[in-house]
Amino acid sequence: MNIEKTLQNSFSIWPTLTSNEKNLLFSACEVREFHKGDIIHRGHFDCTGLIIIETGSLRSYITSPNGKEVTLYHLYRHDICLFSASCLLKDINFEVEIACEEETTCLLIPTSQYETIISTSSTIFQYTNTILAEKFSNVMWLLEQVVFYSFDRRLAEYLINQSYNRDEDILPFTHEKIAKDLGTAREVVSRMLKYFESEHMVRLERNKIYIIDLQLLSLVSIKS
Amino acid sequence: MNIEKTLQNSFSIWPTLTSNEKNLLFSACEVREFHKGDIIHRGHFDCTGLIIIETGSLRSYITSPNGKEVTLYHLYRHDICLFSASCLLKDINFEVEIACEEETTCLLIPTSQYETIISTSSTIFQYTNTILAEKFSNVMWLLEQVVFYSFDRRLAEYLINQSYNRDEDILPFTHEKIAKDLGTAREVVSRMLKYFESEHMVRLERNKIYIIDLQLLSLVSIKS
DNA sequence: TCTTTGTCAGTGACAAAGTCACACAATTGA
DNA sequence: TCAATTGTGTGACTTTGTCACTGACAAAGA
Repeated sequence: MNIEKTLQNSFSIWPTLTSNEKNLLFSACEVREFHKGDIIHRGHFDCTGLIIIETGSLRSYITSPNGKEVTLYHLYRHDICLFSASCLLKDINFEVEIACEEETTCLLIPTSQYETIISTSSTIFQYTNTILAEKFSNVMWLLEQVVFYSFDRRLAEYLINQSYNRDEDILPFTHEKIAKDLGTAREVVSRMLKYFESEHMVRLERNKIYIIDLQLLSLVSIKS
Repeated sequence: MNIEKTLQNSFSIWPTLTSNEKNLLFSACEVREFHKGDIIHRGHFDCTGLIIIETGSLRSYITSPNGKEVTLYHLYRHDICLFSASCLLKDINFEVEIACEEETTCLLIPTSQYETIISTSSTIFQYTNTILAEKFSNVMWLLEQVVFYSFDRRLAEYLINQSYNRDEDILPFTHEKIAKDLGTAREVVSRMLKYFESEHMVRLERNKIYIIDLQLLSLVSIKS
């Protein structure tokens, strides 16, 4: 892996940084591997540091006392995971968890080092706030989805987006995974998928969803 | 109104500011009055500036295409309303509306002036990010409430909090107002309040809710 | 004072979504 | 090969949201 290249792709402000700032970031990086199912961060219990994804994906989510989950957002190649260093954000008083969804390679800037970096570089400190604002925007989008739109619409939109992101019309998902992403129960997902299948929008197999009629799905995803 | 005193109460960093920074803020302030029902801010349409509340209260909320509303948070005495200057926050890509709930007196720092202030004072810029992080926390709390907890619990908690904030066991609320705060339909609120009344937790009158049994309500508000 | 108008609350029927308790099929792996 | 695990399907039921309508009350004007 080319560390500098990864940093360059992840920090959109990279070109504006001084060589000193670039060096600070560069020399603080360690390469890390995570495995599917690893819990990387759990509320205030951990504070590993800033994670920059090279390959693979992470999932940021919240958990209820009863074990129900809702995905806040996914992190993919070149995304920066801020909440894995949430102890640095002292004005944030909520807890998110971060889990590894598939084999993931990333750069890690340990908390203590990132702390000194942001205290010396106001540019990087500002960029950190930019990332935070982006995550805020993600959560607002989720909130709107949850409180304003019906489930068929949300599920259709989810399938379309996932299919688009992966450039694939076969999604290797279990109903359980989708339920956790959308914050509902597995049965509810199964039921709606069955309905979509009866309308010939998708075809279902164990661990697989074939997107058959994207146009019909789109209609569902924008219905009022 | 003593402008400096209000600034002091609203900016927790006030003691750490230089006299120059204090002056910048002080001289940028204008006093403004808002009236019940005024819409102060509507997504990207307005960008009046930073609002610092002296008396009264504002409500920050989002609206669906069908007109459904959910309150994000309320702003009371000495709170700072950031989203009324949302155009300064370029990484925020969602829209909130802000309405005046009762006669409100406040200080206004117009957008253009606040922009120059944060570009000259990194302390005040940082403080702005602190406020943003607090609002993020508020929204996360709301999201958890909406996706994890049942409506009876949410309503009970709402009544308790409102009663506590106002130090009053009579809430002068319509069911419609509560519905908008909690993001549900008026009938749903009416039904649940009727149920609460049948259990002798509250007594209902037009425009009024009497909290009768706080202990029973508390039980509902913490039930799993 | 009475009447009009708008606001507020109550109700029943129904639809959508979440919960619970299962059954059963496919896959894994000892 | 045969448990054990994982993934899915289903029906009954509860909770929440929606719709259509009713009547009660209050403020303002005739």
